[in-house]
Amino acid sequence: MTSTDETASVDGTRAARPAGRPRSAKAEKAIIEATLDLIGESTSLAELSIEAIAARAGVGKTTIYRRWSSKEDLVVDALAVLKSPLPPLEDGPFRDRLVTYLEIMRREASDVRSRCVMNIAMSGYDRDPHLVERIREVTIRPRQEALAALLRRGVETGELRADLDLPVAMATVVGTVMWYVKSAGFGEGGQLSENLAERLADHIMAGLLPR
Amino acid sequence: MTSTDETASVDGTRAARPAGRPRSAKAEKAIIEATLDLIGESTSLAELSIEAIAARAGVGKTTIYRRWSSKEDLVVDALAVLKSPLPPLEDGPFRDRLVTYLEIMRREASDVRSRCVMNIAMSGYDRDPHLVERIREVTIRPRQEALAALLRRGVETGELRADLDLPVAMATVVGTVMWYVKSAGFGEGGQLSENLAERLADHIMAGLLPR
DNA sequence: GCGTTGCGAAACTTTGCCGTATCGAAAAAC
DNA sequence: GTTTTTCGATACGGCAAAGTTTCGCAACGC
Repeated sequence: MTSTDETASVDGTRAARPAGRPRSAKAEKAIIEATLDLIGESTSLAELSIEAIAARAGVGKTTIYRRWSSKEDLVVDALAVLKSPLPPLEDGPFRDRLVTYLEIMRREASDVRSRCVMNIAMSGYDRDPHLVERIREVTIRPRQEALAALLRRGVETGELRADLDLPVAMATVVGTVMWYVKSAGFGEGGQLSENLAERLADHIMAGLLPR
Repeated sequence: MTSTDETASVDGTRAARPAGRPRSAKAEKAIIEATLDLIGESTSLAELSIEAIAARAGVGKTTIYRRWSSKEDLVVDALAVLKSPLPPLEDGPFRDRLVTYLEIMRREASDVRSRCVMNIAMSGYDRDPHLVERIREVTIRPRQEALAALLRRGVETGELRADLDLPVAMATVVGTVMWYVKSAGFGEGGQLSENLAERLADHIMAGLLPR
């Protein structure tokens, strides 16, 4: 393959096609990818530099500045690529749906890409308020609402206890899988076994007490 | 008080007392304190600067560099000061002891000082392996073992289910309180009510299912 | 008092990044 | 083939932050 590049023109209108060499869509993609990678590796946006992105993407800084005027614009566009594959709310037993949800969380928490979101959301509440707000809107909130709906549904069907404390229950679900994945990261904590989601689901549902 | 300073000589032997003005123990303490404060406020060691430490401590940079050759050395010494007030394992009903444990975790997670540990441990698994290892040894491990002992004890007395999955159960306990405190930090998530530890304990123990 | 060492402040030096500009080559339209 | 625009690479001045050294003064043993 000699030239996989395509015209970056998004809209169908071919009318205003400017003369000259078209912008490389491949370069653009490489920039986005590099940005996401580097965000995933760093802890805050402060230590994210355009130069590093350019180097990682194998691209000149010019190519970046020609498209985005500020670092924040670039990051916003990059995060937009991380389209959240919203967990589809299916019907079925509560346990199955919880397992599905946990498995999604586990996979995302293990993925460098999706960790970008957590890094930024965690790092600076006050530092990049605009960006954090955007992340919460796009990624955190849908997942929280999906989980809340899941739990409420379980209460309605009688599969869950009626006096469920929703905020605490949500923290139990999310916190458990997050912590498990995290602690597996720094050594101890247990292997990320195949059926992890099921083990977690069983224990979260059953609690600690004997039956 | 004109001179509260004391000779920084730790060992009793006064033999090799060097000539000249002795190093100020007060300055040293101020440096350590400032270091811990700043770590608690920042998210990673990268954004921790000697200048900021010196400014916060009201101390010249020289005074810091004279004692520690690298930033990591300083951080290691600072963390050594954070003696972990190991949760005393008492007797009594499991729920009471769990509430005590959770309350300690909640208070520590809310405290700037103790947050140092989490920040560093979370931020870079691979960045400062030496430091992370030290933190795990000094702080994380004792708490994990205390919790493990707590849970095992509950199983022995029959207060907890016999087939408890220890790693998962531990993740449930720690993850829930951590996530709750964290999410309370970025807006949503619920208030840190007074009886939070009890609410968490009840739900963790009972699980989601109806009785 | 004298020599020695520590002290804080400030100046100096280094480093890293930014944002722009320039260059030769490359890729499209005409 | 010519024109136009983009490409990656490199260089530049500027800037801010952090590390290093300098300096005058303070504290201690002798």
